[in-house]
Amino acid sequence: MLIGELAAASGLSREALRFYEQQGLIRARRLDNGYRNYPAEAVALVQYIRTAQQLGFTLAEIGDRLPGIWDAPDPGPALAQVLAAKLQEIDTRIAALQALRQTLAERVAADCPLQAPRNS
Amino acid sequence: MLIGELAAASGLSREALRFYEQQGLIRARRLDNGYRNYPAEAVALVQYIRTAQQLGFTLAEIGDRLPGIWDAPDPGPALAQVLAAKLQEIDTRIAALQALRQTLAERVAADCPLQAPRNS
DNA sequence: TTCCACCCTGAAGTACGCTTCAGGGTCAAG
DNA sequence: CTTGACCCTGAAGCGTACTTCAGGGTGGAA
Repeated sequence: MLIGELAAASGLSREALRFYEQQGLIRARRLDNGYRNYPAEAVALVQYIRTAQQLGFTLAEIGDRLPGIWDAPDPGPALAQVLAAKLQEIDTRIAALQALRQTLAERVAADCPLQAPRNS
Repeated sequence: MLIGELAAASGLSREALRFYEQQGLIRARRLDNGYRNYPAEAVALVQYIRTAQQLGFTLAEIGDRLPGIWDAPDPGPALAQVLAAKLQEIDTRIAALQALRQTLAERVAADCPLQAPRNS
């Protein structure tokens, strides 16, 4: 799979993919002519990266978790572990959002929304 | 209230506050010597800005909603409206996170987490 | 053999949200 | 009347996540 194909399959630009490689998030074998050659799984990996990003993780945070996946003989279990950890972080984020939601709801209900509630 | 006092009260830097003003998020009267003079409500407004930011809104998005608040004779109701709208967006965000959470959960449970599930 | 779409690299540019810097007033205390 | 904490402005710098640019190779079709 060439970079253009991966770009088409994943919805990212070729440039973004090369950038991800530069940042250590993805890797590629090279053909004899120097072209990057991706395995089919790269599509799903890139999508995972996008998902993590949407959740508010920086590329650096995402990249920290990936080497183990690449280097494992069978990436399945390692990835499952990473994703499971990510799940917990998502739950934390959801909880934080819900807390903020409630704070906001209380202010909307208050007489003067900008004034922090004095008691309660 | 001078900028340093607002900074101390809100936990932001003076520079950040001047930057917010430059971006149209906050305003200040000026004293005769040119110093910015903030009303007490500025503290809560800045905190609202921070909250909105934590929720993932850009300063531009936050700023779009603010002119109405500043210009209203009584900012209370206008602000309540803005906050109520923000509440809806938060709910959308929470829903999106929960959807992603579920996708991730399914992949963790799958045999090969990187492979998108073939059916279902 | 000449297109032309595709690939490569390194460097510079962009938007966002600030921080840092340079150069300079203000003002209460000593 | 100087010191020092505070204020001002405009411009440049920084990290993140890319995009754009400049200059150049690759390889199949006409």
